[in-house]
Amino acid sequence: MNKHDQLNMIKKDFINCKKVLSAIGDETRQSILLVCMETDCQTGLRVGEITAKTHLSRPAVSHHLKVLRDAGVILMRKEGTKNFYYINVRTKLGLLKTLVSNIETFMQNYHRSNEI
Amino acid sequence: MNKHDQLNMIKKDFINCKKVLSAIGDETRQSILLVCMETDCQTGLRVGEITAKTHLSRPAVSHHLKVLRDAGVILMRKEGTKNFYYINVRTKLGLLKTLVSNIETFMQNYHRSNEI
DNA sequence: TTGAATAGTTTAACTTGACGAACCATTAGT
DNA sequence: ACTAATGGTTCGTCAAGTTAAACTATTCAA
Repeated sequence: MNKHDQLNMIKKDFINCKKVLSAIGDETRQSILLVCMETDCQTGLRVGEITAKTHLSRPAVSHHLKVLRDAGVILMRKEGTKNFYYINVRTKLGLLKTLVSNIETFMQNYHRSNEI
Repeated sequence: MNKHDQLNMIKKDFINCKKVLSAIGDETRQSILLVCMETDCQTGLRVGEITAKTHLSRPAVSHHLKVLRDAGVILMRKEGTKNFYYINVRTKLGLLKTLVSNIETFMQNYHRSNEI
């Protein structure tokens, strides 16, 4: 693959990652994710439970969950009126690794000079 | 390493990555990075050159370069009044891979159930 | 079918970040 | 010292994101 193609791939990676980057770049959403991980939430956590474990209001939690869901970082399961949120194991976070790897490869190929 | 330690590591990863995430999550800064990569900028690019290759004003470029620099994504070299910016090969981007890997490991250990 | 529980949506205030104009600081050359 | 070139900084403005209050929608149980 030539330089031009590599650059185009990185451009596409950036587009793919944009939502994930801004989703998990936010401190509030990071704490929501940590709450999900801390809890034995194989069954998922409800909005109310997350609200109780943070300093946030329910609408705020709802908003951030939507952002995380749009980014593919978490998934939701409905049960009656209850919505259970849980981390998506086959997560879009993997895209970040792809992006970084592609940048690293590009730099090794074309910008070795500043690898002092 | 136990669950608690793993979670603490991920918390630290989040803190380490915060700047990088918001730095490269921004579309404008992504395009600045791409300009740096497109150009054979082993010697680095000057602010004026980046301004010319984008739709941005010089102060805007200067601002974004500062953000990228604070995040450790790019480096600067001064030569007289000229400042040359170039991508940091030993970049902090690697931190992102660490973060994602640690999350993936954690999920595999403690949340296998939703790995359908 | 009514009431309670759960959670999403809308609205408006607030906060944060991005932008460009104007200004200031530093260096090189004369 | 003076001038030109380069680029960082400050400031006011505008746009985008975040928040909580109030409201709406859905489901379950009696």
